[in-house]
Amino acid sequence: MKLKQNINLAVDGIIFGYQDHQLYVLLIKQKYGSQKDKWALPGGFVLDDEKLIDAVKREVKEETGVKVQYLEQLYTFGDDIDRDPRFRVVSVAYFGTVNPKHMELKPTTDALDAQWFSIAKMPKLAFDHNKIIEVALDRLRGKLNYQPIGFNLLDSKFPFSDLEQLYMTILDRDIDRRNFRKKILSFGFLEETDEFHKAGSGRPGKLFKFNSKKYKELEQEGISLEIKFA
Amino acid sequence: MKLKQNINLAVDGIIFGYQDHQLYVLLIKQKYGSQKDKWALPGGFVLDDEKLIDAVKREVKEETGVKVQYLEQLYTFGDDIDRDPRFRVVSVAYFGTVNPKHMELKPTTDALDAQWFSIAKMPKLAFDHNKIIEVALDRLRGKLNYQPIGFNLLDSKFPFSDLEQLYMTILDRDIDRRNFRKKILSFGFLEETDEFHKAGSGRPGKLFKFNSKKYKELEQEGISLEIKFA
DNA sequence: TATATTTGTGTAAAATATACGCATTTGAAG
DNA sequence: CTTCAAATGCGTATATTTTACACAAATATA
Repeated sequence: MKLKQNINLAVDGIIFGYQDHQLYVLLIKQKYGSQKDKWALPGGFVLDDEKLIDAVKREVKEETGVKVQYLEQLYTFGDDIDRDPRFRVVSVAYFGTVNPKHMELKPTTDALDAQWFSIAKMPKLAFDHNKIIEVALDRLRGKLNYQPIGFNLLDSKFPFSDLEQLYMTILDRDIDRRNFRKKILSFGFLEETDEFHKAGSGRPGKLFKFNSKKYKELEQEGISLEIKFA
Repeated sequence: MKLKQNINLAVDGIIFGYQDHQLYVLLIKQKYGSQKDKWALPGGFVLDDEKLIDAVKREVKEETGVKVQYLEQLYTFGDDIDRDPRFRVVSVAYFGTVNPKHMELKPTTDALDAQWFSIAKMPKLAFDHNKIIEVALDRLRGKLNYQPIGFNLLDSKFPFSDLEQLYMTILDRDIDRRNFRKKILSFGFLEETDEFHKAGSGRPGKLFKFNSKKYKELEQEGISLEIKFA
């Protein structure tokens, strides 16, 4: 079989962070090419002996200094055949999360132009990256309803009000505080701590933490973790 | 930026069919290479100017003669770096369905060794293809619960008992016939016909058909199509 | 001390899921 | 033709889950 493909394989990372009731995504400024100076998703070409997910970790780290906590494959975009005149680029997109403690951008030589952008105020990005972010957002919203992915976006200890706010922000709708709490607690994968949240005013809320061991047990047992709320 | 990647891009198709209360997947016998004579998923390398999904359609057609009705991207497998000694292969897997009318294998020159294998009796396949089929099955089972994908595996007109059986076969559990019927009908995307199913014995069942226009409307309105049953 | 604010718990009503009874329509057996 | 078994179609009672919302408790501030 003859084969001389002119296709290059890349990865892109759609990395979400959450702070001050806002969902953010990590972007870098393009340094070369036709889309120079436009903002784009971090990413780059895969090395020959490197797993796809490792390529994403490496590129994100190199370009922004951020170490990603959670990462999963999102979709492979490969139909924009004429994006680069030199060769066709097929890109495997990964979507991931970073908790608030690790959102800091460490400026290495290669990371001068990295920034967190609020989803609410997204600029026009290079290539089809706006579209890719929409796909990632859909996935994030979907996952929120049946997997405990929201906890990855919060500090390890958090009050219920923060979790509530996170769900409301990302899903863009109202949630009844009391029913939400009951439902989440009923799953049994949250653990009380003896610490309290120091709010500006009002009764301080107990801090909870996610017990991933317990969650894995529940998952094994095949228990439905579907989250619905008014 | 220098770049001389030694990676080739392929696609694989996990094509499901359903007949006689059994779920089938389409396989071909490997003709070359280290895995010669083993059964494998249909697929092959992507042409430079061809969309990924078109590559799947083409390969499946070439290798088996089957025209796929429904196709969606499943996952990109690229971490088995040493699978081929000549170069690394990264493969984008698509999962699809064929209805019973189109399951016939047309023997073209290239399609002598294609066959439908029952999921219940799957042989050991080439590469990691057994694993890929498991991923596809998980997706199929998942989709069955919130999307009307089952209809793609049946004739356009079908009795309720067939739909029931399909769900029971794929999900591998019992379903209450009466509650299932009520639930599915309540969505409103099924249309009665005036034809009847000629069963061996017992009261003949009315044939229904899937109204995809109606379904799209419901989808637009954002109505939940979650299917649960006892 | 009074008031606003946020948290924590409970409870009743509404909606949905589950279990299952039974009449209806057919083919086949007697 | 009658009877029986098998599959379909429709209905209803019960259990479970979701939704709406009342109210007490704990804290900051005026």
